[in-house]
Amino acid sequence: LDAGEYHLAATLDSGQAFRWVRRADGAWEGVIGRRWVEISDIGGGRLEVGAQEDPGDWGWLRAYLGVDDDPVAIARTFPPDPQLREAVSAFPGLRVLRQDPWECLASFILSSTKRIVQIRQVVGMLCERFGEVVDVPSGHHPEHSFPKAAALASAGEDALRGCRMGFRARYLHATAVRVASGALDPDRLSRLGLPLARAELMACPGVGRKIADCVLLFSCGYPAAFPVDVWVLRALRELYFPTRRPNPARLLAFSESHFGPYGGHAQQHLFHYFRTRSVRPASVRRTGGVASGGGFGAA
DNA sequence: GTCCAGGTGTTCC
DNA sequence: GGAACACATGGA
Repeated sequence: LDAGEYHLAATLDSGQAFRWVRRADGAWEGVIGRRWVEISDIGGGRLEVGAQEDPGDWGWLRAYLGVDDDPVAIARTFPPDPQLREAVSAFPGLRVLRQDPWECLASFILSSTKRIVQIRQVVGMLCERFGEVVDVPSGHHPEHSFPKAAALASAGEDALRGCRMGFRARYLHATAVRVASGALDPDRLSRLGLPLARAELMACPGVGRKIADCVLLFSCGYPAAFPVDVWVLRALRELYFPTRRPNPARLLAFSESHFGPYGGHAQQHLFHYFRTRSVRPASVRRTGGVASGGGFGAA
């Protein structure tokens, strides 16, 4: 695929999707819908892709990867803040994926107060136990599709809890029932408009503003949706309010007005930049109550 | 042992 | 209205 500037690793490993695995040779393997897929960055703005099932014209994969977005044009819509510029230039070509809305919703219900590596484990177990077998090339370990809502609804809450998701089992099961019964149609959210789609999502148990915005951004095509999690909260405080201490509600209001029509893309850059920067020599925590840097990037 | 994780719902003032 | 707390689980 001709992809232009595309940072494959940052895109697939920035907490948007939870089923991609990097092979020793640098290629990424995953499952999209019922298809096993492999993707490699071969340089020159090109991605080498392979699938087990008949891929047709690859339009489904182009859409998933967002290769037809123009990251340079999108970045031009961002406010000209030096802090944001630095985050963007740290991972040029970081894209926002367009995932299946049900898979995205279910995955992020499992995400609350969990580390990304643990979310991957729980999602993997969920697919293994309740998904359908997917055809893979010979020699590869078996793969499964993401379970349908009906499968999780009929499995029951206790069976879901067996996938080590703890208190989130009740939320996931209740939401699966909503979707399986037709009370919520995740595929329809992209046509409702942002406020209505967000309200529909937040009517699900265990889905608040943050998880709703993740689903809206990563699967429903609303590039202005701006999920504020603990990392983005830190980023906003330290980059934009180093001396004051605005509460989360105030920061949410700021995020809605400051970052523009592609705010969600800016958010993903801030999230990935701060999360990867924090992997540094430890013992920086608990530096005191003053919010002037907190250790991040103090030159 | 203690703290924290791509939060949310409930309870209390 | 907003702050405080409970909720499972596992790794640092």
